[in-house]
Amino acid sequence: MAEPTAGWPGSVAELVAEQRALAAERPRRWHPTSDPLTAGCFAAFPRGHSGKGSAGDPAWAGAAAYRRRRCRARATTSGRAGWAYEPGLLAMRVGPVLEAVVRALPVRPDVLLVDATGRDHPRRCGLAVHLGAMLDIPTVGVTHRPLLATGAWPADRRGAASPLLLDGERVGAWLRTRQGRRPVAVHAGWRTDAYVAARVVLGSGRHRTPGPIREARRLARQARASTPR
DNA sequence: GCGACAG
DNA sequence: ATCTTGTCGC
Repeated sequence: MAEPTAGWPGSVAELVAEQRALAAERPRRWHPTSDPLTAGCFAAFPRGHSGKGSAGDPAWAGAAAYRRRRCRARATTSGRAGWAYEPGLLAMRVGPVLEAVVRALPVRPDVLLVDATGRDHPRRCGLAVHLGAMLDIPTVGVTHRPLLATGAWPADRRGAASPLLLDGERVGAWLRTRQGRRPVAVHAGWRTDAYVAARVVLGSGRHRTPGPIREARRLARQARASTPR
């Protein structure tokens, strides 16, 4: 029988309990240095898959660490999804494989960009928060849209931002990373707030999606493509 | 009760 | 997440 990945919950009930515990922690705040080593990570699933998937789905992960807009380190791993995708339970699906790929980097990033929400979550513990706690690395979430938080879009100018609120709490921001494109949702994560999230993302490239995440996604899909079947 | 809901 | 087709811009 397969053991749950060390440190990650083996059941939904355990995950929910862990999320509540992590949300109650108050880790020391992190602030970006002038030139942070910024990594991104990404999980890819088989082409042709749609919907929520299921436990045991093959998964590939990529991670890339950037400094001054340049990629300094890369890593790739593969594994299996721990669960189907369910809103609020993303950590069950990709937490272990993302932790593995970040640990496979030959460097320790100052901050990690995660393709998920952070404090914008039913228990204030989205995957960006959880993964940062597991790795002991400050994190920022970047998504196409919020999970529960709401807010109006900012002006159509790179750098413009507007708050994403959940029960009156500023859990993230809409951020315009490119003029003329839909804004991205950036999220307070582990040891970060909405303001730091926006600063880190704005410093991570001029494309709509931050460079480290783009490269991580490319690496994950490349690994998928080179898997024989 | 029903639908919506990060990836 | 993944798929699709066209469109716009450097």
